Parts: sequence; C-alpha cells; structure tokens
Amino acid sequence: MLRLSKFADYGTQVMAYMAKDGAVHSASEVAAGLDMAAATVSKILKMLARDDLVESVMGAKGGYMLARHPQDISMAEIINAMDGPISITECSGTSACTREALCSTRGNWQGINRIIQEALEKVTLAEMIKPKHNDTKHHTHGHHVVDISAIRSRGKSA
Amino acid sequence: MLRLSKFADYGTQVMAYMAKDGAVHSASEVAAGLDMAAATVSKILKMLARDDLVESVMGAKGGYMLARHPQDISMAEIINAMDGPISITECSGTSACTREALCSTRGNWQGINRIIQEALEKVTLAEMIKPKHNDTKHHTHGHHVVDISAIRSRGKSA
DNA sequence: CCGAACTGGGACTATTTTAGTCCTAGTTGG
DNA sequence: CCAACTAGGACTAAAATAGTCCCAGTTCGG
Repeated sequence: MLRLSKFADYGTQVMAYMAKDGAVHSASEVAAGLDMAAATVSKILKMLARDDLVESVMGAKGGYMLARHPQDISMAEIINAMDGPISITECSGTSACTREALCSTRGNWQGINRIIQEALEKVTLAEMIKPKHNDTKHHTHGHHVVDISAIRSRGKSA
Repeated sequence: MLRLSKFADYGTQVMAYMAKDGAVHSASEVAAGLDMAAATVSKILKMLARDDLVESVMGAKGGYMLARHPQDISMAEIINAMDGPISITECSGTSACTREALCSTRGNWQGINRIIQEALEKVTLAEMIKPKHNDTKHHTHGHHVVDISAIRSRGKSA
C-alpha cells in the first residue's frame, strides 16, 4: 500500500524515548536504551536535529533533547525529517508527459498527497506515545478497512 | 514523505487509458497508446487482472477491459493491486519488540495507516481522470502544506 | 487443423533505494 | 590537553523496485 521507510519508524522511537523527559541524552545512551546500533541512532539524531525536532548540545556532556513539547510535534514533521518530502509522482509539470489525459491524473495525485499530509499533521508525538491511539477527529464509518497485518504478501491468492 | 511505487502510477495510467471506453484493449495496444514498454504494460495489466480491476479475455483478439465503472473503482484498490497491502511497520504484535513503550507507538502507526487508507478509498478512478481533482470532502484550511515539487531533495538546505 | 495473436504466470537481471558503518573535523568540560 | 560528544559526509552492503524475457495455455481465422 504505502511505504514508509524504517527510518521513520526509528525516528519515532528515538523521539518517543526522548519524550520521556526534557533532559539531554547522548546518542550512545539512546542507542543503549533502545537497543539499536550507536552509529545508526547517531545518524537518526543528526537528521532530527537538522530539522529542528531535537536540539543538540555539543562537547563533552553534550547530547540531544527534544526541541519542543511532544504535543507540539507532529508525525508529519518526523516523517518529513527522516524520509524527506517525497511525493507520489515524478513529473512536476516539467516534461515526460506527452499526453493530456495522463497529466491530468498526475495533478490529482497531489490532491491525494495533500490529504495524507494533513492527516499526518494532526497526529502528534504525544499521541503516538499514548498506549492506544484514538484518532484525532476522523469519522470512522464502517468502511471496509483493508487488512494491515498482511505484510509483504505481494503474491495474492484470491 | 510517503512513497508510492512507480507501479501505482503506471497502474493508474493504464486504468485511466482503459476508462475511456468499455472495449477490450490488448496489452500492446495500451503500451503503444501510453508510450510504455509492452512487457511492462503487460505485467501491470496482469497485476490489475489478478485483483479483478480489469477483466481479461484470452486468445487472439483478446485483451483487457475495465471490470467495473470508473466511479466504482477507488484509488486504494489500484494502489493495493500494484503495491500490495504494505503497511508502515513490520512488527504486527508478534515479536521483536522488547519494550513496552516502543510497541505502544507501533500500534498507533496502524491508526495512521487506516486514516490514509480511508482517504484513498474515497478517491475514485473517475475523479482521477477529471481535469482537476477537487477533493471529495476535505476541509482545506490554510495548513502549511509541505511543498510537493521538491522531489528527491533528501539533502535539505534549511 | 495449423499458425498467429493474446493472456498467464513466473524466473531472471539490472537499477535504484535504503540501511548501516565509519572516518575526520569541530566543540566543550574537566 | 585529553576525553566525551556532536557535525557532516563518504562509503559499503543489502534489499526492494523496475523492467525484460520465456514458455505454456487459449482462442480466432483461415
């Protein structure tokens, strides 16, 4: 369906770890706490810092801390920081598209993109930490929701 | 941000092409009309057929045709057919997670997933074909929408 | 019947992304 | 100064994606 990089997941974990308090944590400390490779966590933290989701403190005794309160950080920001603002299609109205009818569908992808973006902006880190996420404000009428558990089942049987 | 395979895009194009009429089109014809490699289109069509989005007619003079009316086909179905029901995280409550706090965030990913899924279910192929997609029913208040044009700009400058 | 035109379903290869590691610099506390 | 950290890449390894090809089965038309 939709694919989110593992980094987005890692990033969220790291952010969740740091959300426990406002203290400064070194990369190695977070790595130990999260049972991940130090180098990897370090990389993640750098990415998060680049997008101002965490603040860095240099030098000995340095480390990182959440730049804002968990309720002021959206999932869209975290995903953005980790995966970059990658969108659905490539053609941004530049070229490649020879046909009119085709490009029209392209433009519509962006509408879809925006919808997803908005949905992600509504979910905060604070909510992600809570034991169970109970939506922000979404009408969950009985739509036939697709099963989410079937990972990697590219080869369908039906 | 979110990544959709190129196949999802191709699949949509193919579906859009076939939506022009209810006739039978061979893979090579679609390929020619869409200016894509025949083998690739053939593969796409097979995938779409497997999920009953198009119906196949075997033998000479055979080909594919839309299985339903464009307004009865959702983008979620097309994307699903092409990319499979891939979800955000891997752990489906099975194992790997040692920590409580971590897994709690995992569960919440699924909520997000559902939101996206629902959004995609509301957009039909018929709407995708229209010159400009004017949303289904989404409040587009002035949210700071992330720029969509910046493709592949993993290295941010800000 | 036979051959041409198609689909069905893979296998297979190439290419691009993604993930993960490491190295050199710069900063700060003791 | 030295030790503990972050900054920012470069680099390598692994995996997913995209794309091609092949062989089998089906149907139309002569």
